[in-house]
Amino acid sequence: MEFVEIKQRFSDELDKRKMRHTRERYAILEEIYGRNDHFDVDELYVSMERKKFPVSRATVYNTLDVLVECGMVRRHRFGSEDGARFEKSLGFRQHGHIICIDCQAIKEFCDPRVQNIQNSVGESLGFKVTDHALVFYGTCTEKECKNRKSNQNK
Amino acid sequence: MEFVEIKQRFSDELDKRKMRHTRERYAILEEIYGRNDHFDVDELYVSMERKKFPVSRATVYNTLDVLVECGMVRRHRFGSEDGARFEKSLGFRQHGHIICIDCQAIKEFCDPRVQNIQNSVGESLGFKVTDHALVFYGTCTEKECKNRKSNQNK
DNA sequence: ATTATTGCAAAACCTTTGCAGCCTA
DNA sequence: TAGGCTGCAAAGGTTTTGCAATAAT
Repeated sequence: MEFVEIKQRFSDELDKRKMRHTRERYAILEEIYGRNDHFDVDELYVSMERKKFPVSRATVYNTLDVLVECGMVRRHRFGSEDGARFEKSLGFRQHGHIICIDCQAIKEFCDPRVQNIQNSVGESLGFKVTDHALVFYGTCTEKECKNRKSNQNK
Repeated sequence: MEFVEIKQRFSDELDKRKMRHTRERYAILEEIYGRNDHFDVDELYVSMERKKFPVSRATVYNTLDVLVECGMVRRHRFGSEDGARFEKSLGFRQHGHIICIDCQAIKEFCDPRVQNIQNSVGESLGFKVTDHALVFYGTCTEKECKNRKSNQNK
């Protein structure tokens, strides 16, 4: 998906909400869609500084809210952390996450069976399900996992 | 599962860790296993006061950490909230949660297919998966859902 | 007696809020 | 020009930490 399309979509969403098209909002959108990770607020804030487009934390928070509201960014609250993490979402299929509890690596996966579970659980409990979050926690078996502390404890 | 067994298990876990058997720890354990909800730190703190066994917040946090570490309490970070929620876990099957985004009701479900997904995702990505969290978000269709605000906004 | 644990208060952290000034429309 | 948005700093909420007093071993 071209960034031009992403930008257009954001523009439309802003119009729809009668919100203003500020340089800050587009700059943050661009930074987010240039990333491929699951970042937190501070990482985004620092990136904006480095990219010579410093914005205040308040604006980072505000813009993330807008983008989440527009369905262009997803917000996550992974198990062991205090704050939230975010990722771009437009043009990407809903996916699950698998996290290494040693090195904190986050990988993604798609599995159609999740949708089946969502349908049957929703139906049997009388819910209209609109979203879901599936996260697996474990240890990656890769050599790159340097922080493997749990093998030494006991 | 009898509470005597729960208590015994906690006792064993404390011994294993060479930690002390304090009245506060057992009182908190008892309060938690007397509940059937998904409570947050403050709710637990207030309950302890009401039950005439006031403990400090620091102790609530500390004991919850111990219980989570012992596998007797599970910690959740549900989507829209800031803090964490907890529930007793000993003697209960791992289960998913479904949350009404209007009234915040939380229900539980078990679905064996989750385990299948866990196995295949773990294998294909090279992870040894030890835990998972599956949460559905939506709206409950029950009459009891009084906080249904989303129907009125726009 | 020894020392882990408690309670309290302060501090740390993430996020929200109030408001003056700026910039989009 | 009007008022939504930004930046700053202060405030709010949750969780952690330091330390003296307490209680478990």
